Amino acid sequence: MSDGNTGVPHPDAPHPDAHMVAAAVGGLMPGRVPAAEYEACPVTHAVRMLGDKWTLLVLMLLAERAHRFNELHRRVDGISQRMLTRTLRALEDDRLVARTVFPTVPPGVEYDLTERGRELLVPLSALADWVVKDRAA
Amino acid sequence: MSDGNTGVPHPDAPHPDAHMVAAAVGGLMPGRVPAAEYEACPVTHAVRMLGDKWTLLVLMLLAERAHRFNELHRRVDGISQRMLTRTLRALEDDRLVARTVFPTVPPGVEYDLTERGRELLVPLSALADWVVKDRAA
DNA sequence: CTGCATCCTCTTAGATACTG
DNA sequence: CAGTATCTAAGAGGATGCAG
Repeated sequence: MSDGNTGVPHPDAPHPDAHMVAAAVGGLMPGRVPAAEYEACPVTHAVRMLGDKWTLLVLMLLAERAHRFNELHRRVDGISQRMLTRTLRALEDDRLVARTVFPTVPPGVEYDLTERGRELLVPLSALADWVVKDRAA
Repeated sequence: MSDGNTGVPHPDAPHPDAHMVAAAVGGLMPGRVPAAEYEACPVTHAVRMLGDKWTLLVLMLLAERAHRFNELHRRVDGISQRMLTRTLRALEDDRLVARTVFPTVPPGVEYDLTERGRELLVPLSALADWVVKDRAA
């Protein structure tokens, strides 16, 4: 049942899994897809996260190197302190970003990608490759 | 400069590109990232699309097979006609979904993934794999 | 059956001011 | 420096009615 893959199927090698989005594709969900399951699906959560206003950009800047809070605030044009905080907290909650506090005066806080965060860059890269492929149409 | 890759970097092989998100990571954007460029970036657009409320689910159902409008409306629990229409139109605009009208009475409309839409399933699958990896933590 | 137009609500995000 | 609190504005999404 669990060979490591899941979620969305490869075009020519789809297969079942515990997650709802996958189930629909694997043919396990012939009828209606319960809203609760779709909302609870971790893949759904992941794309929602990436899709909100600032997450991708913050992720990209952190992929470059670790940043201080105000450093990010300066580089992300147009973001408010409130939204930067919220975005970073959400990334922390998903263990994509690690927060390190330096007990100096004034206090310094550094944000950096976790190992999991860096691993995300791989599928994200694949997605970006798809995006630019055949831009011509 | 252009080896086919772009956008988001592989952890150990990042490189520059024309797109803003990529540029930031490739080290080409040392300072502030212009909001306009981030908003215009096709990768940004793609993740926003996938991240909205119904797109992923509709995509997954269409990956299974082509659907009629009302067929989708029945299978996607909780979606309104308005949002199903909007979601499908957006997918059409991005050439991920093709719309075919059968001039019968009453009229029938079939939605199916385009080739580009099917190709999207590959990076999406990679993302799903990442999601379920080390759920334990 | 498929879908657009209208209205209305609720969530999200920006502005501003203030604190350890 | 690195946030939190509050208020407001904008937009996404839902309900309903009508039309080709």
